[in-house]
Amino acid sequence: MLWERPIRDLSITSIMNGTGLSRPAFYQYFSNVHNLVEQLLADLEVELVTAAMPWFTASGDSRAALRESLRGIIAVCVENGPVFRAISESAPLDARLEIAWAAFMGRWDAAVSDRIALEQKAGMIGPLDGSAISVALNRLDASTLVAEFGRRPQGDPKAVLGTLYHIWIKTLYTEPIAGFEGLDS
Amino acid sequence: MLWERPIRDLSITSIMNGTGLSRPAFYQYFSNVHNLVEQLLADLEVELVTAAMPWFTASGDSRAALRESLRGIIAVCVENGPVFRAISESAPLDARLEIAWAAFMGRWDAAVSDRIALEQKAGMIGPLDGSAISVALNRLDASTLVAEFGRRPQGDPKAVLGTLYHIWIKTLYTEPIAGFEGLDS
DNA sequence: GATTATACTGACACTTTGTCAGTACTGCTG
DNA sequence: CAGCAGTACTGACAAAGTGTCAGTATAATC
Repeated sequence: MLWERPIRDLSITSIMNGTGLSRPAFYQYFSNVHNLVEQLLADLEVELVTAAMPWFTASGDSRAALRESLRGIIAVCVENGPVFRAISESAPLDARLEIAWAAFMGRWDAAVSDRIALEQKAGMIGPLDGSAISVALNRLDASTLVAEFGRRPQGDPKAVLGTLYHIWIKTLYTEPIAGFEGLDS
Repeated sequence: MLWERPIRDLSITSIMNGTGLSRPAFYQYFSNVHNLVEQLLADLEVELVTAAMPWFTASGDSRAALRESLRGIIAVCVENGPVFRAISESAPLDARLEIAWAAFMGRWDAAVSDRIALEQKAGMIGPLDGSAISVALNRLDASTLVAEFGRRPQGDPKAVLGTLYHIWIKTLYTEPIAGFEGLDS
């Protein structure tokens, strides 16, 4: 249904109209619409984490692995974009869902941050605030994926991959540039 | 009010309770809550555009100007974070507001894209898809600003500046890295 | 001081939500 | 097969919020 209509039009009434069951039957399975969305998030996270494995477990060429991970994540979103969009757009509307979303993103932040720390130790990534950069890059990914694949017409997966890869690679794997380090105020 | 409660708790009823006026009086000025938010967006855009001027009009050191623009935008969000957050979170809930938000972001995308094209012509920025990169960087900024300054406790403006500046600079102003150009599939 | 526009209100109809008592159907057990 | 759970489901209700409208104050203008 999410392919057809935005989440804002999905009342319990309209959802149950499509099922042949009565509206109260909905409450047999979910406590409200946000709770339903919360379950969708749990399912989607499994798929995304699986798709993202390459970079997190890479031992050789971690740039190629990063590209592979991004490609996988994008593929999942090409398939489930509207679900991802519905989740991210619903999150601010419900306290519980907001917490679940924050936890979901927090796990990505931690995983990316750990990976960066690991590669920094190995000398593959230079000195940078891996924790803060992780949060930013993950938010970049989330908002890009939602915007590009959350509705039809979807964006071009290859183009999105190119863009995200560019930003990730440059951010993580390039030398510090002159005049950057130590700037403040 | 947005400092205290998230947008989801802001019904017309609760808004008007704070004013001493009756609920229908609200409709004297706005057609609904989303319309109110739409007006907030218009006001905020003016402030943000002003704050962002340095980079868009820079003639000398455009990296320093970029830093200045980011600092300005962050300063505006430190002051108006919850408003910005309310707007971005409400956008998916209303067709009109969604369009207004898309137009708002679209103007940033166009401005950044133009600036990149300009600096590419001047040889300051290398070959990259300025249009796609602009969209991504702007979404990065928006989601970061909302997350960091949209509620209390707010993030540290300096840290956020450092992170965003790092990503923007590396993305736009570093040399192409080996193995990046021409990768596809 | 009369007139006209503006600001505002009480009350109504409508929509959606969550709940609950109660019905129908299922499978199990003696 | 009768009786008894346990599950799946429903109709009806109360509560909360929305948008509208006829109508009343209040202020501004001539």
